[in-house]
Amino acid sequence: MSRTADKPAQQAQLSRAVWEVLAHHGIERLTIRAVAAAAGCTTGLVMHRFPNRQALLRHARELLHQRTRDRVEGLEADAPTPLAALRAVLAQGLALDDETTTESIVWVGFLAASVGDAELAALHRTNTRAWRERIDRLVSATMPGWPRDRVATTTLALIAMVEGAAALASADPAVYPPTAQLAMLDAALDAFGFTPS
Amino acid sequence: MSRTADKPAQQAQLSRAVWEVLAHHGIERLTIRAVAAAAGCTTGLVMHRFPNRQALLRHARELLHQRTRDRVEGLEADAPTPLAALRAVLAQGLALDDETTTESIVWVGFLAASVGDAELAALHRTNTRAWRERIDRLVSATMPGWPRDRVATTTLALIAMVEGAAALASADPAVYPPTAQLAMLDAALDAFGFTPS
DNA sequence: AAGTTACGGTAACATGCGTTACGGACTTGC
DNA sequence: GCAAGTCCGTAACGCATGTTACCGTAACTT
Repeated sequence: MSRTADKPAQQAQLSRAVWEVLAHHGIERLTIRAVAAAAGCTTGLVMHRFPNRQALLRHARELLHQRTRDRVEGLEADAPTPLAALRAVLAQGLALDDETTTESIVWVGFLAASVGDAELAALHRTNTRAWRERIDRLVSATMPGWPRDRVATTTLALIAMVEGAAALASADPAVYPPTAQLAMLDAALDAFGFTPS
Repeated sequence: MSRTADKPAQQAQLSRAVWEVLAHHGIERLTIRAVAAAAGCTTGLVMHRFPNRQALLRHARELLHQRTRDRVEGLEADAPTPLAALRAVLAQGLALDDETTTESIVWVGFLAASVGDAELAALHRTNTRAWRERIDRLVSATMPGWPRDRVATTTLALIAMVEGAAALASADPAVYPPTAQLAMLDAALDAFGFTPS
């Protein structure tokens, strides 16, 4: 790592390292030293940028949220119709390529780490609720006539399905290839009454 | 713990302790000492029953699988129709009470621990595939006329939804109460064409 | 160009980990 | 009722961890 300070870039680099360790070696090996090695620096820099390990985890968790949020907002802006936006946003939550598979693994890792860590748990709830509200809004926009509780129930079904499929696929890619995940998503959208216009 | 040896019971007790630690304190604190404390014994007993920590985890993982399998087989045997069996079996996979919520948390914990632990990963795949085959069989029995790929896609959608809903609910019970989870399950079954007879 | 500041690498610390070795206590077979 | 064997608690070991203190050095200021 260069000697010239570039704090935001370094923090991002460290967060990406956290995340890489999490994805490739699991939570058990998510140590300051492993993160430093993955970032190509020493523990000194890590502890210089973050007061402690928990702060590093918190930052990485927020980076994960921000990454998916940025991607999702791009997809939503580019979609021609609310239904296309809904499908695109849901599809990016699946484990369809290396990037999204890694994100799913990391997401599960943070979810597991939230148990017994109140701060990570709170962060998880905040981010997940934001995600739910986004889907809720898109379902509402696609189906303006639906009553409130039908929207809510459908939203829960869709996000649960996507999250579950991503988790299952990231742990067993052979059984849940991208085509199967997309077929499942389209079958569900169709079943719930989202007819492609 | 009694001095009189009862190896299987002790192993089960230790496995339940693993699981309790996992559910209440998270993976990070899943240590031999914490397990011994939760089981009310010392590390000596733990290491006497299991050669090492990995064997303990493996056994706890299998216990989780066995528990859900036993419960599910009871539900399936008692169900009057294939559809009732399908619904009951899927519903027990949700996080509806303390028992199933704990199981969901533990399941997520093991899933996260599978990253970087080939043996746990293999165990996860085996157990998850057995679960998928069970749902596949029930969907097939309920809808005998469906083509093979429709059964497969619907099965994937249902198990992903249940697993995802359980994970979301166990991490944020206030947003996903049991009624919401069951409403989602019924809405999905209905949407996919499983009309209650 | 020299002084000053802040960056970050090095090394040490205490702690808690998995694991091992040992020894006392309880059960068992005669 | 005693010797043998099994069970399991105790305590130690080596190691890896999070964290801290320290110090060389690069970059900025004047």
